[in-house]
Amino acid sequence: MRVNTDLPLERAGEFLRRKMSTIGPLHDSLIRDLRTLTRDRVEIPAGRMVVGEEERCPQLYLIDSGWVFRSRGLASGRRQIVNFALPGDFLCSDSILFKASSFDLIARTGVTLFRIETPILADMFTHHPGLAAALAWAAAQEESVIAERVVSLGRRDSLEKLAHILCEIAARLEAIGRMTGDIIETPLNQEDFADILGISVIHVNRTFRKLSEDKIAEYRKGQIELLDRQRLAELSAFDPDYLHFGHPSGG
Amino acid sequence: MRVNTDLPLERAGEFLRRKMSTIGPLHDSLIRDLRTLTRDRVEIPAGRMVVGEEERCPQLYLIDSGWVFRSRGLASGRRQIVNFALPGDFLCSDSILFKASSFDLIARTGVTLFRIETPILADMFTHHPGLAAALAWAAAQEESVIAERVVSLGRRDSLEKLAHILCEIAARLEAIGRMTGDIIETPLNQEDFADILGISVIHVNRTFRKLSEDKIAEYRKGQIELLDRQRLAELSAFDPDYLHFGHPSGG
DNA sequence: CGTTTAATTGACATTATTCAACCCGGGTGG
DNA sequence: CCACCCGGGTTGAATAATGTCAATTAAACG
Repeated sequence: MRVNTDLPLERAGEFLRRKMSTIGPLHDSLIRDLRTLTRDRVEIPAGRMVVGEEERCPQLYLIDSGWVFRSRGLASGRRQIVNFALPGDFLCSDSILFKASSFDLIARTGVTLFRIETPILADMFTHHPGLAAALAWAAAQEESVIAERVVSLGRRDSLEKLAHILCEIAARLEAIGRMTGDIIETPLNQEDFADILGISVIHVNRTFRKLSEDKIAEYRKGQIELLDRQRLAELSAFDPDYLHFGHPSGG
Repeated sequence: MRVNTDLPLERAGEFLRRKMSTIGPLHDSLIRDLRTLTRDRVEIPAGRMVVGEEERCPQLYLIDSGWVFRSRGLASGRRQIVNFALPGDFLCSDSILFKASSFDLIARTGVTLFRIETPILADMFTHHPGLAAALAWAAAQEESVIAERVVSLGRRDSLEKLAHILCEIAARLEAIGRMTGDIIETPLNQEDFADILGISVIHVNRTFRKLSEDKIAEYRKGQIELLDRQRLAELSAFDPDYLHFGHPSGG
């Protein structure tokens, strides 16, 4: 994949900037803050937890590459994925406020993270306004995304759920320049979709088949082709407002 | 209801303090900030939107009394309540970052709000650290609550869902000193529960009946009596960690 | 009283789950 | 090269959960 900046840190910063075009002028400050506060780069193999079980989530992370799930495993063996984080998303931003999270962070792919020194809350806004703004923006956006997930889980049927999440994934990948045409490249298998949408694997399969029969989308291992984005959006009444991206076309 | 402080503003501040016992020492600063920045007190009748349709959500609010829903109405007539806000909760805290929200705020009861002058983000942390911390805490906590809602909607059956939300409501009311014994006083009717839990009204009714048959909880108009909180928590594997309250017993 | 709103109940339809089987491609070891 | 296995994926049938429709009751209110 082509990247127009050399340093990985600037690439991640660029992801942030593209998403947060509403915030705008803080971009330079953000890059500077990241440069100042980034400690090191961590590699985490696929399948591992980002922060261990009882290890208190101590650090702030910025994803450089890979997909990370925030999920909860229930006693009955069921699992629900609350959300997933992509390059340019923060992890553990609530570690500044809470000692521990009640959810698991799991690397779905191999993942590289920037570990960021977390300044005292007060210092953050005075000395690192760019980072502070980015964190606030990201937290608010994540909240909005989860709220939309609640709507999907509560009041959309399986076809609408699937169509909606495909639209969301496409929009989020586009926001970080990772959509090539109408192909979603993703590590999500059908079981992951099941645990995101709150339905069974079998039903995910059937629902993908319906999308395929109607020539709307085609599931393949490792990628999903969107054949008719118009109808995909209509099907789920997808309205990207909740993502709070600027106008990505505007650059 | 008996309140141990005279000024309404201090009562709302007290709600915040009780919840945010983890933050601790910022209490005095918070009250001072509220005193400085609170403009006026707004009354909103039951059923009305807190901020009108296209009116840009301009202000930060702190709930003094009443219940507020954050919800989304779908074209098909379905409705999903994403979360509900109680006295001591903020409204529109994301208005500092985003122009508009993609969700509706609706007063379920008559509601009184403190309208709070929103300082510039940067000023917030330097001049109003108490408010800043409270806002950050509240935003992170709300996010956690919604994440738990995702788990409920995705992977719990109707009985577990209902049991879980009853535990949550009880815990949240307790945190602001509004639980008297084992009685939940609430404006939620069965349709509201349906729209919170993502199931049909009829099924809410059936599920309440089951709780009643098993002598676990009793639904009555305007209040719900919890007969067996132990079993209610077991039924839904309720773990209050996600609420991030301190130890409420500790005062 | 009559009217309204919410709660309740039963019969039935739909949706989704579970279970069980089978397929298919990519390793791996013989 | 083949036999085998394994993780997904695919399919069908039986079952359970939940939704829809329609009608009834109960309480709340002027």
